[in-house]
Amino acid sequence: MKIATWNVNSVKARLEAVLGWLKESSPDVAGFQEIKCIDENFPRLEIESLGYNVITHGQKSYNGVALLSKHPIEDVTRGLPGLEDVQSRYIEALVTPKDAVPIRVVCIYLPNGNPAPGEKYDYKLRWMAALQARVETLLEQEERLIVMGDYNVIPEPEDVHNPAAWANDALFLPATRAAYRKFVNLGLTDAVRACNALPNQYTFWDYQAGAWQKNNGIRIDHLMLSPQAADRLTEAGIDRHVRGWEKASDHVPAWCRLAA
DNA sequence: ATGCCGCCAACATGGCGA
Repeated sequence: MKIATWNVNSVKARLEAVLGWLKESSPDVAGFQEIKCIDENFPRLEIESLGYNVITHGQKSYNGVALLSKHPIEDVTRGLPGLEDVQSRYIEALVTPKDAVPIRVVCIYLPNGNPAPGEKYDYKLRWMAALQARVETLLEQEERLIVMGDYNVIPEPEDVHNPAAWANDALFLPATRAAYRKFVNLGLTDAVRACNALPNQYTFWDYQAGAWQKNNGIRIDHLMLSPQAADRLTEAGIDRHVRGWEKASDHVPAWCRLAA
């Protein structure tokens, strides 16, 4: 089973790239972030015609997440349990392939948090604490579980082209990295890192200042696996080439493959 | 210091968020 995550930065502005990537990559399950539309405006028919079931947790103008699955979707949760949140950043569901073990899929768009310090950074840390609590609860089920999305967290210096330039950024501050380490230490496996030990494997390049041309990127989109899912991990990667497409998102898809 | 891009309200461009 192939599972992917992609911050599309407006599904309406990105529709051609989204459909092209789905045809090319053909994931069984995909999580999108920053769809930037209400549920009614999501291009459901176009995506369903490619063989996907679709659930969304949308919002006007900003944020918004969606899950696509070629297999049946059940047990949907919209919004991060335990957090009063007016922003649409969390969707969770159980995906049950025919004749295979179900996997619980969580798709997140974790707050950016800039400028830090400040209210937005406080919100980021509150959101991370609530995610920690939610995933602790889910791990008690001992299911195959994947928590994927735009974490807006640079885990390690090797995940950023110029660490010094990001030292005071909400994505790389010590408190951000500490909260993320605490999360990983629940027993989660970073699928891309587990399959590829090379440094500087980025998922985001800013639109500004020729960041893509200079490979001035960061790795902030992650697929995190429970032990039961990590035991099935066979392959993972980043669809870097998508950043070079016409009207590209500033993020590219990351994915992993789990054996049945 | 700034560079880009997409959203909105509302007609031109500025504010917001990233």
